[in-house]
Amino acid sequence: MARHAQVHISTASRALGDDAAGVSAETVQRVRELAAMLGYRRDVGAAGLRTGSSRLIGVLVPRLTDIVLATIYESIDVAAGAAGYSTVVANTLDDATHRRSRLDAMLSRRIDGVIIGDSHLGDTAAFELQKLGVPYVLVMRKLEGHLSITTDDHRGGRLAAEHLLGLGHRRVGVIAGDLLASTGIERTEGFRRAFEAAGYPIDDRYVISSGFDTRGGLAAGTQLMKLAEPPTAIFAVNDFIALGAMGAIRDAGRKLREDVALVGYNDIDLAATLPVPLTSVRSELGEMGRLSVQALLQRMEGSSAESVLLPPVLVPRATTVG
Amino acid sequence: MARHAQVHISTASRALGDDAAGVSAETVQRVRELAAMLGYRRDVGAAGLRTGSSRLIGVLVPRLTDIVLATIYESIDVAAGAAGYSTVVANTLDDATHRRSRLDAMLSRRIDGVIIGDSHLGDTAAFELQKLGVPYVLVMRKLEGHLSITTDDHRGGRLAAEHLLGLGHRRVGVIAGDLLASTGIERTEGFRRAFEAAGYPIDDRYVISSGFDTRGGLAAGTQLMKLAEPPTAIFAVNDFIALGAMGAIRDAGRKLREDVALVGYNDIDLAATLPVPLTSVRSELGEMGRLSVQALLQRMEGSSAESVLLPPVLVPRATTVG
DNA sequence: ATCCGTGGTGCAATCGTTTGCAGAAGCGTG
DNA sequence: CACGCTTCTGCAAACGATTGCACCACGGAT
Repeated sequence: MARHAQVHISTASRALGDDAAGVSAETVQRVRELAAMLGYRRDVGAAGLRTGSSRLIGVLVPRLTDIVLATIYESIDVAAGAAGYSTVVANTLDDATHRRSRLDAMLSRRIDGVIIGDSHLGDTAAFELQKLGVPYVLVMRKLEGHLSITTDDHRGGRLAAEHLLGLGHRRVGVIAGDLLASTGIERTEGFRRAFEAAGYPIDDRYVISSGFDTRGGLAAGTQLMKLAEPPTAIFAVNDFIALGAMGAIRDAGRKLREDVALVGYNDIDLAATLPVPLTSVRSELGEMGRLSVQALLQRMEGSSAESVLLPPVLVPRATTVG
Repeated sequence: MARHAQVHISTASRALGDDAAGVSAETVQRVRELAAMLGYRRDVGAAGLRTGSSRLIGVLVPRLTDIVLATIYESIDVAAGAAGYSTVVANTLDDATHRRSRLDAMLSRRIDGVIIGDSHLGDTAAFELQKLGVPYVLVMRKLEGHLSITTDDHRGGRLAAEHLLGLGHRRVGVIAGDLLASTGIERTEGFRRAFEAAGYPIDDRYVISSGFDTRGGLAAGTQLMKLAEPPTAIFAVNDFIALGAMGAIRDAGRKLREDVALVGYNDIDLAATLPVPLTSVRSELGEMGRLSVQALLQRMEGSSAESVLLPPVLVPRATTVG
């Protein structure tokens, strides 16, 4: 403890405070120099015990190996850091048991707020936090009645549909992702509605649910290619699924774009550098993370915040256009 | 505090302990039931204040958006969780300033141990922890004189070289990644040595350093393709770099494998499902994470641990063989 | 009947901070 | 010179847990 060094007692605490109110400038300097000298670090945990705030924000994600979530988490961490908070992240694998135990662990650390990135239909995390009075925000996936920062997925699906319709595609397939995640649901819904409105409703056999990773895309894509009349275009609700679908198209001996066009979602960095660059619906992942922190901070200080829908943009590339 | 509920005082602490020694079975049950009823959670922070252990392991990585690191972190988190520890992860962006501040923040939380995944030549984190007496382990990248769990990168580079030599390639390029990371250095070194030994030393103009991401691979690949006599094969020290190189090869109007063969490193999931599946040197990322936790735990309990070199394996795919 | 051992419980100190309150200077003013 | 005011500093009580030690009652042995 730096104090015992040779300075006075707990006046040091004040001297090290951000404002250092009620302490002479001279003392402040002396204390700070000594602290630096001795390599003193105030114990955030102990301080939190007294103040009641851990200055810790918990982040729940399905998996960090999903680049999309990793990107969002990165921006959350940066934004939280700028506001003086640290973050803890937990993989829940879209599984109720994991979610429970990870959330429990966070609450045991007296987390100040939670950002939920893995919201799932019928999942109770948001409700539980609401009941406990712990501030929280949903990001990426939404849930009726809870504050959320997401992209306008319905509209994103529609953009993809309009793009393909414009290129003349009439028999199309959708790889829809997890049936209980709002992202998959809304993107699919927006896409189907647009085709319906244009007079080309999509048969249910052409809409296949899947995991959100490459593996899931490969499996679902293979299924689509095995249909008696395979689609001339596929909409994958995220880029990794699209990557898997690419594999399926190749395995089926078809050529990308010429035989089967492909649209992904999120526009991750590597979409543009692939051997055949991927057409994708771009969402501002970093912005989403930043806004979610901002909303959470507002909630934490008692003021209210509004849900946000970020507008998506379609980026046409070689998997759909020459 | 659950204790005031109607039970006795701090005997509750003992009753809630893992062993519950020195408490009657009856009391234990009563306390536990009541705790569950009241939704009581022991405050890990407060407990840590007393016990001196935060049961927290810090993990330093360059970036989580690098799937390789995200995969390692996931397995670290699982292994740590199994041993009763939580983890905190921090992006350091391979930048000294970030490293300092993130490590500081961790030390302020009285971290029990650190896993360093972003070791960099001339970086001081490992030395500092050593001086402070905080247990630590390096993972993925090594540093002379410090405990580390890595793959045998030198050998991995040699495997890639032997594969290409066997296919008849004589004029090859290397995209070497960061010059200060042991991974890039050793993989490149192993590769060059093997070509040298075979009688085809690689000219320095054919070895280009880069960032570890797709963007870096694209830039370096473009540079290689602009050489008067472009290489007939490229070794990229990781898969993302290879992905970028694919883009560069395409942009140069060359065909993958036929004109330019390509070998990546790490064999991430999507390497196999790409439109043109990528030949890659496989490393056991999950195993690496697990072993690093094991080694760290050993260090934390005072016993010593040995550095590990995991053996890599080359997985041939369409970017090199028909 | 006394004594000892033992299992169960309570007391109180402690971990490193923060913070309301009181006390001690220093200084200007009436 | 005394008084009040303003600064600055120290005291001590929290925050929520853990844990060595003392204490109690009870049963069995002598």
